[in-house]
Amino acid sequence: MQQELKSEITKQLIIDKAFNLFYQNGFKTTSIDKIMKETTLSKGAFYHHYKSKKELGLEVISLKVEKRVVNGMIAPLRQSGNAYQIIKDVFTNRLKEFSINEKQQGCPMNNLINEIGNNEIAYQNALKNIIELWKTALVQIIERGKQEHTIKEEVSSQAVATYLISAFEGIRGIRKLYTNDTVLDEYISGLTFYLNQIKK
Amino acid sequence: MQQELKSEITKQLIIDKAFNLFYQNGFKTTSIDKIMKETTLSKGAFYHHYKSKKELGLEVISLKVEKRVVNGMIAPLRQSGNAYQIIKDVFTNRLKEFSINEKQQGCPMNNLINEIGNNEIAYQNALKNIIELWKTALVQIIERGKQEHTIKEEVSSQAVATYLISAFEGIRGIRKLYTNDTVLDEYISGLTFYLNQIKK
DNA sequence: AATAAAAAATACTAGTTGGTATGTTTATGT
DNA sequence: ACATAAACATACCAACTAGTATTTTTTATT
Repeated sequence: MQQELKSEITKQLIIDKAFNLFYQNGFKTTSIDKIMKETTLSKGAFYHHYKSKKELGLEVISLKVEKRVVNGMIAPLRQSGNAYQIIKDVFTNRLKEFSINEKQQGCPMNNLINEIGNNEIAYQNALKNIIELWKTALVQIIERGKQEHTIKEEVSSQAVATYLISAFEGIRGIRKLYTNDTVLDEYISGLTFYLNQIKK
Repeated sequence: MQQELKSEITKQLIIDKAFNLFYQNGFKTTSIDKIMKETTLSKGAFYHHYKSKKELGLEVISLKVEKRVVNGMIAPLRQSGNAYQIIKDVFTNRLKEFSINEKQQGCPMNNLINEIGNNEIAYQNALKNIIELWKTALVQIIERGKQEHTIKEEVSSQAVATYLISAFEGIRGIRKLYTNDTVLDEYISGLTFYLNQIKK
């Protein structure tokens, strides 16, 4: 029982360090050696718990990356109150919450989508799953907004959800190229304008 | 004179093959060996023309990647006619033009932004330059639209330009995860709705 | 205390990486 | 035609890569 726990702790340690290194230096350029150096464990320990780098990558996506998106962008949508206002707040507040590092490094999910989203079907599906979770949650609150008469009935919930996610992920990438927040402010201004269109 | 031309031809060959490999397999995982195998020239030839992979990368960005964006998204904006309609057409037509491969592989610029946009300042600036070109061209046509009364005066041209670019690049990444165009259709629907807001 | 199995360490592949050193071939200017 | 330099080829390097084989250490079961 204690052994099982130890195994779980070690795996979590590996996943945590791996996520950080993937985020800071990219997936492909992060080697198992570098990850295990961070954990102060050996390579033998890694291959005892994981059969390949790919298996680790998938766990990082489904545990760490997904959790980040859920905590930052999905869970906050499940609030009571004005649906329109919640959407607006979640999208703008999240951006303003980001640390300097998070602005420079972009979105972990988006980085992975663009770095390895076309290589492996397994990565593709794991990442797609996160996008689908996000989209579903957004569609849900937009529909709620329509019922509660804060959002226009004639808008396509799917279309708005997709457009919101696209623009958010897009700006997270573009911001990496800059050293100040001008481009983020412009995005927020553009977003506000957009949301005004769906407001009832 | 003949020598200079030969050198130029060889460099172009290297750049072309490099761009294709970067696009299909990513920047980091494309080695000089792989590139030179494509050209049927030797590694010695490469290092005669380029001092490093970084130097090649920068040339690929400023020549091939930039040209792609200019041809596909910037030059078409410089048409006479209804500014609002031109913007709408350029954004939607470009998406529909893409081949299956281009949909699967995403946007070469966006891939690079997210793969190496945070590593090297040199890459950052080369990529930022393309974004700035695009933004400037968009701002220009939006301003024109305001003057010609096809676009509302009260919208911020900068904000709209940034939001349009963000969403476009974002969807190019997200599309990589799917095997059909549903998500692209939703994007176009969301875009159309957005543009309707700036229409006068 | 003895046995077995899990957890982790050590040592090792074979292949790849960016880059260099040193050649050979081809063009050019005199 | 000859010296010079550019264009390209060959052979190499040290560092790094994912993964394996083998041994040691720790934990659990009897």
